Parts: sequence; C-alpha cells; structure tokens
Amino acid sequence: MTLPRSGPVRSEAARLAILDAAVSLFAERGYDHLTMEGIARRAGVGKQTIYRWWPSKGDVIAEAILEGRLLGGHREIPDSGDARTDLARWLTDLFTLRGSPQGEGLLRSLVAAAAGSAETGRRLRAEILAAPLMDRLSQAMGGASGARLDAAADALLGAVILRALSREDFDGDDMLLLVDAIVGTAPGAAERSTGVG
Amino acid sequence: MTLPRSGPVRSEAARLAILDAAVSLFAERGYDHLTMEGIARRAGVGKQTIYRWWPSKGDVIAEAILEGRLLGGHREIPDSGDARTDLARWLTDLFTLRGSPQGEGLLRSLVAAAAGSAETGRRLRAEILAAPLMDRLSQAMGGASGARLDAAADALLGAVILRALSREDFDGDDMLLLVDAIVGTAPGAAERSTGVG
Amino acid sequence: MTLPRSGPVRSEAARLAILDAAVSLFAERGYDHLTMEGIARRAGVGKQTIYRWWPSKGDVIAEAILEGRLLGGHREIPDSGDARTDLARWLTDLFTLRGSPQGEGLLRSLVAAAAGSAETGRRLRAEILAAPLMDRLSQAMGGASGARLDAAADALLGAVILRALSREDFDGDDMLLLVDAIVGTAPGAAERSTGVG
Amino acid sequence: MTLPRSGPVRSEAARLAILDAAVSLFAERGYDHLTMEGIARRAGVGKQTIYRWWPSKGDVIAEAILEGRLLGGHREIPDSGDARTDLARWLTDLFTLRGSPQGEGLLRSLVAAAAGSAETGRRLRAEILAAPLMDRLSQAMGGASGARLDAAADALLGAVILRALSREDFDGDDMLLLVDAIVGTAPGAAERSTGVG
DNA sequence: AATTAAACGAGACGGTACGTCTCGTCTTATT
DNA sequence: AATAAGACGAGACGTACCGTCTCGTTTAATT
Repeated sequence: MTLPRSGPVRSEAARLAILDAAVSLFAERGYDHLTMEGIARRAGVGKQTIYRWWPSKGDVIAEAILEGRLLGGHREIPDSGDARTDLARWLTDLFTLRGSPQGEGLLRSLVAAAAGSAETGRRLRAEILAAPLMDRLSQAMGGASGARLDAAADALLGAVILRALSREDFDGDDMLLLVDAIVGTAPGAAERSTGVG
Repeated sequence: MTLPRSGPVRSEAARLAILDAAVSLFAERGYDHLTMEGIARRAGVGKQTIYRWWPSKGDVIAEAILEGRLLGGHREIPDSGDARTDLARWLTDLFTLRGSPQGEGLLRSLVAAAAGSAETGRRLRAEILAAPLMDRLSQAMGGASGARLDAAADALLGAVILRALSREDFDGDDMLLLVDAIVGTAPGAAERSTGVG
Repeated sequence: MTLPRSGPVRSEAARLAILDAAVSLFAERGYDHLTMEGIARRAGVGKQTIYRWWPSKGDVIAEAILEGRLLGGHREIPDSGDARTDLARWLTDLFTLRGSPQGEGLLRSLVAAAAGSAETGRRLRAEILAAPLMDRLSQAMGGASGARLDAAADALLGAVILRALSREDFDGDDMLLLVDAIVGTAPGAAERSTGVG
Repeated sequence: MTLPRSGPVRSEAARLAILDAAVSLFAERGYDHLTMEGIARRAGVGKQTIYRWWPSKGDVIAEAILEGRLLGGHREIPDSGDARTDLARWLTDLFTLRGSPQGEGLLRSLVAAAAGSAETGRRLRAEILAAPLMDRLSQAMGGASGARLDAAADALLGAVILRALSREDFDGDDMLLLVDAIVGTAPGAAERSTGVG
C-alpha cells in the first residue's frame, strides 16, 4: 500500500559522487577529518542531498564498505599451499594496509568509524574483515565452523586491531606466532586437520 | 641538568580538577561528546590551562588512564580456582563494563580515544587491558611468557573489542569458548601444560 | 547583469537584529568594549552570520551610521535667526552629546571607531558630522561653497573632536569664539565683525 | 620631606626598555596591535613590572610622548619667511607623517590612543600637536594669544585629524586654503600682521 | 500539454567547539 | 622590595562544521 508519488527519482549520479567523495576524503585524511560539508563540496552536491539519504557520515562510509569501495583490493587471501603462512601474510597486510597512503592509520580510521557508527561496525567485521578470511581459516582449522570458527576469526582480527591501536610494531614472525597460537597451537591440531581433510 | 626557572609552578589543583572533569564527562557522554571547552567549563579552569599541558583531549584521557581513574574498579580478576572460568567472567565484565551507566558503549569510547591518540592507545592496551590479565593468563597457559603470552592476551582482548565494535551480543558461553580456543582447547589443557612444564 | 543565484536570500531580520544589538551595546559601553561575540549574543544570531556580511565591528557600526541609527536625533541645527549662535549651540551639543548616557565619551567612541575602520571614518565625517552642518554654515559664511566651505566645516568639527580627545572642558563662550574665528572672518561676515570690533 | 624606603629602587633600565619597546611596536603595527604582553616580551621584562607603574598601554604611550620619543623629529616648523606657507607645509607633513613606515596611519593610531586614554589625549594635543605650532601661529595671526589663539590651533589641527580619520586625500593647496580660512582670510593678512607686529 | 511534487545545487541560518591570543592578577625564586 | 618569568581564570578572536531551513530549477509521473 504505497501511496503513489509524482516527481523525480533519486539521482544515482549524486549517490555515486557522494560515495566517491567520501571514500577519497577518507583515504586522504582519515575518518575524523571527514566532514559532511567536505563530502558535499567535493561531490558537487548540496548538503541536503546527503542528509536526505544518510543520517551521518558513518553511514555513508558503511555504504561505501558494503559496495567494496574501501579496501577493495584486500579481499583475497593468497594461496601458496601453506594456510598458516598465507593467513599470516594476509593479516600482516591488513595491519600495514599496503597501498594506502597512510598505512596502518587507515585501519585505525576504520576502527574509529566503527566505534562511531553501529552500521559501520557491523559491516567492518562482517564484510571487510571476516568475509575474506573464513574459508581459509576454516580449512586451516581442519574444517571448523560455527562458534568455534567465529571465535578464532575474532581472536585473529581483534589481535591485529589491538596492536594497531596500541601503535606497537608488528612483524611477520609475530604474526605467525599469533596464527599458531590460534589455529595451530596444539601439536595435534595439524594431524587432526589432516585426518579430517 | 634542568636549567633553573623562577616563576609560579604548575597548579596541582588545576591538574586534578581537569582530570576529574574529563573522567566524569567521559563516563557520562562518551569520548566523542567530550570537548576541551566542556572540560574547562566543568573544571572551572581556563582553556589555556588545558592546552598548556595537554595537546589534545586524547592525551588528557591518557593521563587519567595512567592514574587509574578510568575503570579503576576493573583491575582484578576474580579467583575461583578455575582460571578458565575466571578469565571468561572478567572478559565478559570488560565487554559489558558493569557498573558503567553506558555499558559497553564505554569500551567503544575507549577504543575511539585510542584510535585518536597514540598515547591513549598505548596505555589502553598496556595498563587497562593487559595489566590485570597477564598473571592469570600465564598461569592458565601453564606458565607461558614472552611473545606467546602476548599473542594470547592480544587475541583475547582483541576479540572482545572486535565484538564490541560490531555490536554483536556476547554471552558467557561464547566467552568460554573463546578462552578455550586460545588458552588451550581442552578443559584439561592447563593440566597437561603444567604436566609438561 | 548579475548572474542569478538560487538558494536562500539574506535574512533582513538577522541584519536588523545585528544592527540593533550593535547600536545598543555601543551606546552602553563604548566602542572598545564592543565585541563581535557580544553583538551575536544580544542579537540572538550566530557569529558567522555577522562575519558573513561584515569584516569587522567597525563596518557594522559604519552601516548603523549610514542608516541613521547612531546619533539619529542629532541631525538638525536649531534656527533662532542668528546663525552663529545656532552653530555654536549645535556644536556644543555635539561635544557633550546630550541625551547619551555617556556624554562626550560617545564622541570619543565614534572617533575610535573611525580610527579603526575606513568606512566608519568616511561616514562619520560625511553623514554624521558634516551633513547637518553644511547649509547653515554656508549661509553663515555668506554663501560659501566648495573647498572653502569644506575647510571651514573641517575646522569647526575638527576642533570639537580635538577638544573631546584632550578632555578639555568646553563651554558655550569658547564655542562662540571658535565659530567667530572661522565663519566670522569671511568678507560678508567681516562687516558685522568689524562693526562690532 | 620624602619618607625613606628600604629595598631596591625602581629600575631605570626596565623603564627605558619598556618605553623603547612600546614606541617601536607602536610604530611598526599601530596602536591597536600594541599589547602589554608584546611590550613585556620585546622589552625582556615581566608583565608585572609594566602593570606596577602604568595602568594601561595608553599610559605607557602617554609617557613616551612626554619624553618626545614619538614623532620626535616633528617638533619644529620650517622658517622660510612666509608664515602661511610654513604652517601649511608643517601641517601637511603632520598629515602624511613623512618618515614613518606607515604614513598617516600613524596619526590615526595616535588618535586611537588618545580616544582610549585620557592622559594620552591631553598630551597628544598639548605636547605633540600644539606645542610646536603656537609661536608661528601667533605670529601669523598678528600676535594673537589666549582663547583666540587656542581656537585657531584647535581648528587647524582638528581639521587635519578629521581628514585623516575620513581617509580623504589632502594636498598642499587644500592645506593652504585651510590655513587662510583660519589665520586670515586675505592673502595679505600675514603681511599685514607682520607689518603690524 | 498542463499540473504537481519531489529531488536537486546552493547556501543562509542559529549554534558549538576549535585552538590562539591577550587581559590583569597571582606566585615563585633571584637580586 | 623590585624584578624576570610565567601560570592562572577569563573571555574574545576568526574559522570550521553541525543539522535545519529556504530558495529557484529540473525532472517525472499524473491529470
């Protein structure tokens, strides 16, 4: 029972210009320098056009995440045959965010965005962080799934986030140790996986 | 070799008033509603007196953390004899931050503060989160120390943070599962380690 | 050929509220206690709304002058038949600024405003001071005009200003003597003076 | 009968440093950019040392005037034999304040200082402006003195001030016309006075 | 085609907070 | 006791954004 309406329809051009502007400003200056005014200015759009469709800058960023415009190139885990090494390399990349002009500052910006916006928080975990990880992690854990897999994913990703927040440096060996601690600690883990696989 | 200076000395009263004001405003409204003006107003202090000693609100909060004014009551892990259960309970408390008027929003506020200020980030991890945890965790891991212990601590704390950021609900069973995944899969892990060590 | 613009138009209500506030604060406390913040507060207006249209407090006052809100009641010279006496009385009134709560302090405030703002300076002389004076002065000088009239006007008004600046007291007789020294030297006036002398 | 006092006595070095600093800052940036803090900084003096002896920046400037540190080079009227021309030239110099880095802005600064400080106002008129003028003016007016001479001086100086305030340009011919209007209408007035004197 | 109504760009508005500057007072150690 | 130094509470400066609210124009669907 939608009452019929005349008039123009939402402008896709404006929507795209806004998301583009938001993403580029986010990458250049980080989340807390991101402003609605700045987005409108760069997008060549009236402020009201943003407020009409998104309640806050956090939600603009959340939509950008959903469309894969943030960290788009970071969605696949390399496959060298050794799952442990692959996971460690991918996590290290996540930490330093290679390719970004501001390095690990970008990960902190994403965390700030998540802290300020529920939608961004949900999507950051589900779509940026966890999504690419799950298959390989499950495989490395011998086919784990459900709560046990979730816990391991949260532990891996959370550790990386916490180290980014604490500005502690973090090399590949540390990361391997972390991966081992979670997926493969126990001596039997490998065997068990093998046995299952 | 500090060159001697005449003139008035820093006012301890002002310093305390500022930290008190910052802590109470932080607890009431969260990190991103915290403002330098608001702190000065509540502390009955000129803004310059804050800027003279701290470059940003993040650094004010960092100093409050250092002095144990934030989450001061959260510094000890209960001891029921079962380290796994104790750790899980303490982590669950951390997640919900019982006793705080705004619950887990406070943890997100701490994360936002850490994302915005290097000093806060360092101290959040070292002094608020890790410090109370280390002994019991080491014990639960059969006396682990060094990088292996650090990795486990980061994994546990990071997972809690990531779940707070993603607004996912989180009960005691989930937490136990998480603890198990990290300190040792099987309930008997601790014993086994002990036996080995 | 002004290029058309869309969007909201300047708010006349805000403009009037700002000028009213500026004028009343100026009259109450003088030019150098006048602040942009104070004007905004009393006018119930955002500071940016003032800065959007006027670069400084001096220009706000200049516009108030232009609209006759400052010293509006001082715009006409009495006509008793004797031009010399009328001029002297009007100048004496200007010096003491009867009716103003702060007397000749107000004239000094206008001078301070003029010293700080080119626009105010121009308007103070042309619109507040000279405008009401010219006709009668010309008549008292036997129909003088042009540079000679301007010189006489500047001399009369300047003398009053200088005495206000020097805080020297100044009675009606002094003023008559001043008027004589300037308008009563002229050829047409000379007869009268000569006859008297 | 001066009552004896113990302790150190007022430091002449500090007094001179303060006046020097005030004068140079005044000349560089004008009266309203002059600040007590700036004076103290440049003079290498504690702020309290200024406040101990002068109630406001206006009074510091007033004392500098008294000692001839402001416009010191402007104290004599040239003597070419023709009093009218000499007066006109001196007044034109006063208007443009040759030699000053900021030209007639300096005269406006002096006016602003006078508007803000009673002592400065008194001294500006008596010591900077009128003092050098009186003898030659009296002579040009055929030996006038008393109130009539004062009125003429105020008229000449006031006219110059008013034109500086109104930012109107002002050349030598205008000034001659002004002098004529006040010291004696007819070109021959000076000669006649001379003849009489 | 004419009408209607919403989306659009632009940007003015009342506000809050920013970080800096200066005010005039006060406190300290030195001379 | 006067000084150099400078911390303090106070509050104005001019700027940046907030989220809301006109404007006049443009664009569809409905008459």
